[in-house]
Amino acid sequence: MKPIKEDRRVRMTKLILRDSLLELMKKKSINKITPTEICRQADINRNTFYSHYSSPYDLLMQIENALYEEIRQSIEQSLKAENISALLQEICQSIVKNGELCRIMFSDHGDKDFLKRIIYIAHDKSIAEWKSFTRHSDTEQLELLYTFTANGSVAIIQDWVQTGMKTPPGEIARFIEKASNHGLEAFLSPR
Amino acid sequence: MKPIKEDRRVRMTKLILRDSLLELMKKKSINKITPTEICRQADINRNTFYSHYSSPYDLLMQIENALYEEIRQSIEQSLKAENISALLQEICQSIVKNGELCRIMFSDHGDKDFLKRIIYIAHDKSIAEWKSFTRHSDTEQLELLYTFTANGSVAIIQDWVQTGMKTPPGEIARFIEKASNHGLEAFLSPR
DNA sequence: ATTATAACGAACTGACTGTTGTATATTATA
DNA sequence: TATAATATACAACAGTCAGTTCGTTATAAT
Repeated sequence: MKPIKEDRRVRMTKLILRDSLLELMKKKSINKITPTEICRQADINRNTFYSHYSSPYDLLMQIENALYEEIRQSIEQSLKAENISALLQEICQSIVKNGELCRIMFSDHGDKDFLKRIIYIAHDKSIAEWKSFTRHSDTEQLELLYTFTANGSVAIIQDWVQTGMKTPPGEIARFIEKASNHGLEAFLSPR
Repeated sequence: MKPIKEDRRVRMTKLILRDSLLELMKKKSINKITPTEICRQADINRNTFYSHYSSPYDLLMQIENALYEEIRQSIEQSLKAENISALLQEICQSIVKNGELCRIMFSDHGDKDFLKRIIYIAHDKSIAEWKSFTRHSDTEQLELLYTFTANGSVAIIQDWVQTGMKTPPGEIARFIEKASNHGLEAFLSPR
């Protein structure tokens, strides 16, 4: 994909630009951040920015893709294990590992669809697993149910990250599973 | 609140600006739409725009607030009925009534938090109803569960609107209820 | 030490912003 | 219908930013 190794200066420049964008994203959303602003923050010539990225959004995408790839790889074994529960937990653990970055990415100024992209890694496996449970496999309805649970899960994780990831990842994963599988019912009066 | 009646010219100007913004929102998001662009579309002087709105976002907020108010009022009676199920259905029906507008507002270029705002009308009532079902009322957990179901519901409705609102509102409301109360379990093999 | 190239600095065009001042048109109403 | 109020149009302003170009300087790779 990439050339064997980038020039040391290039690596440094990209690193600074990356950090500068993330710093700015603590205060405002990507669509309010200008190239000029990033370069001011980074103390780097605007020209140099354009020689590496076409826009702030382009820079953000490269940051997101790198994080996505990292998370995807760290859950690869769980994907093979065919175990949704383990997969969910692995995702949460990966998020903890990249805590600082995730806190920015999942904040109000972050990309709201990025986390959804991660959760959707589990899509095919979930649908398949669900289908194995039932005979009347109404695919359309299961897809709709996946939309429901995926978006619910995203919201839970987002809330969890934004409030400092206090509860352990395993607990969050278990909560999501309960809510997905049994809904309100799972949280009613003691049996 | 408002003066008794606005000048006829003002009413017309605002209407045109509103329609022009919505027209543009079919193609791009609010943060990419400039005042200049709206005025070009509306064939109205930029000056005039600024005498009514401070920004495209300001205009959008006024559109949203009006829609929000309309929906809120039409479900007011359901709120009194203390019936979450009826409330959900009423929300879906209101959306159908404002179909064209909602299709824009809930699209990819729309405001992703607006629908969430509507769903959250049901927040207090839901939590209260849930609490009445259980003795061990762990409020924090119920709040988390509400986050889960609310965001799942928003996604379902969004999907429903974007795909042309083919299924009747009652059916959508019922699906959401099933998913919220029983999760996957509700859709498994026939009993 | 030499060569390649990354980063810088300055300058340019074009677009849009938010504001001001003035002229023109339309409305409300007496 | 004449008059006063005011909404809109038109024109011009300084300021910011976007991308791009070109020549210079600095730094890395070999």
